[in-house]
Amino acid sequence: MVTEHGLSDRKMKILHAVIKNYLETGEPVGSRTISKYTDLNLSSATIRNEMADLEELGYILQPHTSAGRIPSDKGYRLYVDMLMEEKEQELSEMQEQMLDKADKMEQLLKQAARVLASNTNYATMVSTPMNNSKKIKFIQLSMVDAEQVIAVIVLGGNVIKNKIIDVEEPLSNENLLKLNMLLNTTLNGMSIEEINLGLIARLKEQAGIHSSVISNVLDAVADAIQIEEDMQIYTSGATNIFKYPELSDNQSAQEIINAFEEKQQLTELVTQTLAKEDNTGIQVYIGDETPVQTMKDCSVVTATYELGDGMKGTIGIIGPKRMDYEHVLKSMKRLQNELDQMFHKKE
Amino acid sequence: MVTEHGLSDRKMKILHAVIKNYLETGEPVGSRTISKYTDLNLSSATIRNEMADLEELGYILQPHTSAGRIPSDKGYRLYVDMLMEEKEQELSEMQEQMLDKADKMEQLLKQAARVLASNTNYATMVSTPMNNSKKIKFIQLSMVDAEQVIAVIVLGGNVIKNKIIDVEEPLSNENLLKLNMLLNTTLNGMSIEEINLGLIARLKEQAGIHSSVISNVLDAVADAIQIEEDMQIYTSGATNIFKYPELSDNQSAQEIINAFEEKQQLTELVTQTLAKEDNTGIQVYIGDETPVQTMKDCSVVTATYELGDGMKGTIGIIGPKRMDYEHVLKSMKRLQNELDQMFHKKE
DNA sequence: GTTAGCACTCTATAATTTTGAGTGCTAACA
DNA sequence: TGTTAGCACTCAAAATTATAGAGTGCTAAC
Repeated sequence: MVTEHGLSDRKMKILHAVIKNYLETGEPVGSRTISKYTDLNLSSATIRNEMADLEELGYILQPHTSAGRIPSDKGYRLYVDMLMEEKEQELSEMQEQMLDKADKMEQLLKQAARVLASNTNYATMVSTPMNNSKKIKFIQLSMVDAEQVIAVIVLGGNVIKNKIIDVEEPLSNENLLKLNMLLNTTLNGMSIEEINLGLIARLKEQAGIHSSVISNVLDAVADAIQIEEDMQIYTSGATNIFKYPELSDNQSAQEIINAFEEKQQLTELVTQTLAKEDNTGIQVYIGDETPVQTMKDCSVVTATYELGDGMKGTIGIIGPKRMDYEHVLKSMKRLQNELDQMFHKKE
Repeated sequence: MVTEHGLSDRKMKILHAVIKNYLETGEPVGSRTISKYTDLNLSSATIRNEMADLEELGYILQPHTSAGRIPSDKGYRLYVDMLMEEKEQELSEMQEQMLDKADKMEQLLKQAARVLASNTNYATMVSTPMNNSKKIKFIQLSMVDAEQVIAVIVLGGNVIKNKIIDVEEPLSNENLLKLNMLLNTTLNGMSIEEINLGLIARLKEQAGIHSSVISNVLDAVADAIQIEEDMQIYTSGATNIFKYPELSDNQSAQEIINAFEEKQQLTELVTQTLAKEDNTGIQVYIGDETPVQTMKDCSVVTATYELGDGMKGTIGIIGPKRMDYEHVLKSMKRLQNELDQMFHKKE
């Protein structure tokens, strides 16, 4: 009996046994262990033969002669693919604990990262939702005092941007009104890409008389809109890394923790993840497959969640390659679902 | 010759030598080293006698018999007090590098933390400025669309808060105008403490007719003002902790890193620091003196910087007890100065 | 008061041995 | 032909022992 992977049923079972056992213990697993652990009723000698084959095929490997076997990246990949294929789990309700203090999205996402971390014992990250094609919903300028104007810009998904603008001379109420009209009629419903320099120039022109002040204001508005680097990333449980000796030994642990602190690389991870679209929105990167080289000794599991308006955010779990994939994937799906629902409810 | 500390001049010099040497090497320092290192021209035997005295007085201690001496917390304290007394250094200009991308305060503070970390090789944190007595400068409600109102509240120091409020029925322009008038005339110039439930009740009363909608709005406004937990803390270089074996050995390193990630404890640190007012605004906590127990094996140096309006923020450096205090204090003073100036310029 | 000299202590490092899990191979067996 | 018991061999990790050396405290002499 041979599966689509070209592995006999028995080899498959043995591979599974090796992986499962290694996930639990983190130690290389030997033939005798398998012989007892499984219900195959095979002697250790037979297992040894099979394992030799599996090694030759590249699914497992020996850290050194006369040690047991550990799964290779290829072995993990086979295992994960298998898990992913399994029919959608029934999605139980996520811990209520998340809803406790979650009145603001920020709080909610922080909480999500924290819950996930304590739930899985791995390092986690959650990014705030982003959208390349945000639309402007509302713009308003108001005088705060004689020398300052505040610009309030509401984008689709109720993302709010503010900008304080210094002006030399106060704008009259009338001018302010005109300007607001102009901005709203021109820009409302536009996506950020659509607002180019040409359009801005035209706006300035139309703004007319006070264009010196006004162009200043417009620049500021354009500036406020442009600032697209406001994707926040919340992390939790980075120190969980230390729970896995194979990661905490060398200084790669430090690099990972550092990546979590500086967040630059996580941003990269999010971007890449959002780019690769697939049906479930869940992706597993094993070892070298990762988009972030710092994590080449880890496995990274990411999931995409959606708000309305095409806003998308990312959840990520970073852990050792011997991650409890089954549990992680289940948790991911749950959280993904929860977030989806929560945000859609709010729409 | 005896100083105010009750230590002979010679003992003082030896203590200094021990500390300096230990700061550099991190190894216990022996009598022979001191004998050569200093210009005292004393034999190691004499040094030994003096060191025995210093140990009895509690300024230095032996990790184990037949090891050299290391400074005790008390020893560090003496040393640091001495440094603090020194006349203000001439404050050279801080690296321009900080100003590069610093168009927003957030960016600037992040950058500050980063610069400080790379400059000192310790872990650093910078908190956004806070003020318990923020005053309301400007309030405005506007309709975003038929069902949503946005409240914009500008506080002293140009801190801006936004809140989106769902309403069942649109507010008429007239009502909106009335409401804005009411809010501004009543609340402008008030500090947050002054706005109590009584005042809010009175406001609602005055709001009159549409009080069902309006009270909803007012609640939201009150809510937005209340949210005072928006102090952000930016950290950098947490992994520098690993550079000091005495910290990275035990799991206390993990706790520290974790504190840096979760930030809860740092908030505590900031609060405590701001509470203790002193002339220079710089404080050094050695070992157990720290307000945050997690860092009891470290030294923590904090400085307060000021915006106008009584807004204050905190800079912190966390490192091993054998921190290069001289350099750190100098850097702190510089950065403190830079931030002070930068913000005051903006006022 | 200072110093040379010396015995003693104790850690850290290196060198060595022991242990045991695990393998590969061979020969026997069903 | 596939499975298994048996055995010699390997190698990392743990335990043990030996060695080196930095540093001290004390004493006696200067």
